[in-house]
Amino acid sequence: MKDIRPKLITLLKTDYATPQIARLAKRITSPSTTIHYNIKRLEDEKAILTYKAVFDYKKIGEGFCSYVLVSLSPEEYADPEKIARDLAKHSEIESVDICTGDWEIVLKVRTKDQDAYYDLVRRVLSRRGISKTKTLMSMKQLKTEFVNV
Amino acid sequence: MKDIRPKLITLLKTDYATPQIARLAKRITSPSTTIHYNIKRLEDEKAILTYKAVFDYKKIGEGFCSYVLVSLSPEEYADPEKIARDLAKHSEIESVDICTGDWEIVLKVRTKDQDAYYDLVRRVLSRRGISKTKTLMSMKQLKTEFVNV
DNA sequence: GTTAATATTTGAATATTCTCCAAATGGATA
DNA sequence: TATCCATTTGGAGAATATTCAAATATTAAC
Repeated sequence: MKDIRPKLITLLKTDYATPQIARLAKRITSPSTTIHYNIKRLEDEKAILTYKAVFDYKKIGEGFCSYVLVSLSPEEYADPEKIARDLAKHSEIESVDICTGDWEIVLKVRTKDQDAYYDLVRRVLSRRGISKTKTLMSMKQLKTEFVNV
Repeated sequence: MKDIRPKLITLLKTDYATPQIARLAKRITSPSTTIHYNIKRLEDEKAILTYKAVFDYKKIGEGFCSYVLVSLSPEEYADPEKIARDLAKHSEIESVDICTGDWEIVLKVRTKDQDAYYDLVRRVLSRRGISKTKTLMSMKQLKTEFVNV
């Protein structure tokens, strides 16, 4: 008997959920077909990208969260997107933004613990093109993905 | 006829979605009752907090995204959580973390445009207890909430 | 303003999916 | 091996999503 929950968590992190049309219909007091029509519209015009679960990350072994400010070396200024796309591939990285100011890229990262974070920094963030990083370690999370926790 | 889509967006931002058990069952090739049992377990132990939609925020009038590093005045160091909880109440604020280092609180904020952001800073971030803020404006978002965009 | 074209709302019927239950299986312990 | 508890599974019923066609509302054209 093998535990399928890690697999479920992986899938639900970005997908495999769907809107509750009947519940929305009750909440807004419109016929569910109207809700259905309007949601399909949002999906068709790609205003809604996906439906997913939000986790208590401590309980799924991703309790260590930090923001990483990344500074690029001058030769990368022209195309920060290349490095940013590379970073976005990693499942531990929740968000990737290309920003203005002293730091060209801002990451939000979730790992099991500080060791796993250190490992990620070595594997992923110590590379040509990245000249400097600054880590802001989250000690307590009050809200994430618009959800109060 | 009044547009219900803003209301749908608000509700789907934090809730009103549900897992697709049948689709997960196909993907993992287990009976859907097994999937159901395991997901209920994750929900019961509150590893899963909610199911929600992820949006193309530009398309729902929240195209301006920035990270705000907040520095507290010394008298607030003892209890940053009070201010943080206050900040978390605002619907424009996607995440709130209490962090180590030079900046005690890190926010991720989404507004319609720079004007709306400026307005939020004035209304919410110009207050006793907050001594300084630094804004990192996102020019391009590559990944958010684990979803590549 | 009136008409025509298009978009949205809605109810009814069907298709699909979820959920409950009870039985079977698996794993752990003594 | 026997016992206990957790997990898996199939079947049945309940709930929900989806399709379709008709009605209504909105917009555009004249």
